[in-house]
Amino acid sequence: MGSDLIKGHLDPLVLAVVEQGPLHGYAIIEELRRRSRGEFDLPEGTVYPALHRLERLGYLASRWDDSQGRRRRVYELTRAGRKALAAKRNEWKAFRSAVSSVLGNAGG
Amino acid sequence: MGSDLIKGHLDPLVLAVVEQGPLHGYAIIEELRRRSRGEFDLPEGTVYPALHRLERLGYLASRWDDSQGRRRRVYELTRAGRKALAAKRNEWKAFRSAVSSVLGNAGG
DNA sequence: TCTTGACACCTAGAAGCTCTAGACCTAGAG
DNA sequence: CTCTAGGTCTAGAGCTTCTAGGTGTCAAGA
Repeated sequence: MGSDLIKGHLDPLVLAVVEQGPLHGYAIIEELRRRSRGEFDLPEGTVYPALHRLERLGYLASRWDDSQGRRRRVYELTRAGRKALAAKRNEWKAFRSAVSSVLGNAGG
Repeated sequence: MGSDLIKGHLDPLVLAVVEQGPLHGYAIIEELRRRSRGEFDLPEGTVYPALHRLERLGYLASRWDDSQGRRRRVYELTRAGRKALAAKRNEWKAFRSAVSSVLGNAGG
């Protein structure tokens, strides 16, 4: 709720979640919800296309994992993805600082 | 640069700039650029439609001002706009906190 | 005088992302 | 057998921002 604010910010979030280690799409959604304490409760129709896009961009690499009996596509951060994540973290800092400046409330 | 991150966040920014007192569109763009130290350098084609939308929503009220020889439309925050701004500031705080949690870097 | 640049407003359509609303499949519990 | 949870996928809608123009005033300089 309250978050279609996420537009344009999804990529770094996904990349950051996958940073710790390989994860499949469904688990990425759960991890996003967990880490954000419920703020980001994203529909699959949002995340799966984003994962495909991120892979097309070369930031993620995927492979099928059938070891659990269930068909899962597991995503992993590439070197380029790691670089992109670092860049996006900086962009986020700049953005956050700029918004806070305009909104006032001293760093709020 | 680096900021189409702004998607979904423009409304509170505009509202906050007009909060101090009535301003016309062009001045709003300059003020946004100034307060964000250059981060938000928005094209007129972004801001004018946003102003119209915000007025349609009842958050801004406008009047023509011809006193300077130049034709200007001056915008002012309505009571509803003030309420909306307060709500959006809270949403921003929640969003910012959630992103920071997911991105890690302890509040970065 | 004519041109240039800043000021000031406007809009149609393109582009891009997220969401809705489905579809499909497996495994385990009741 | 049925239901729920896990797991993936996509077409198209919806919304916002940006592109790329158009219109017009005013002041300064060639």
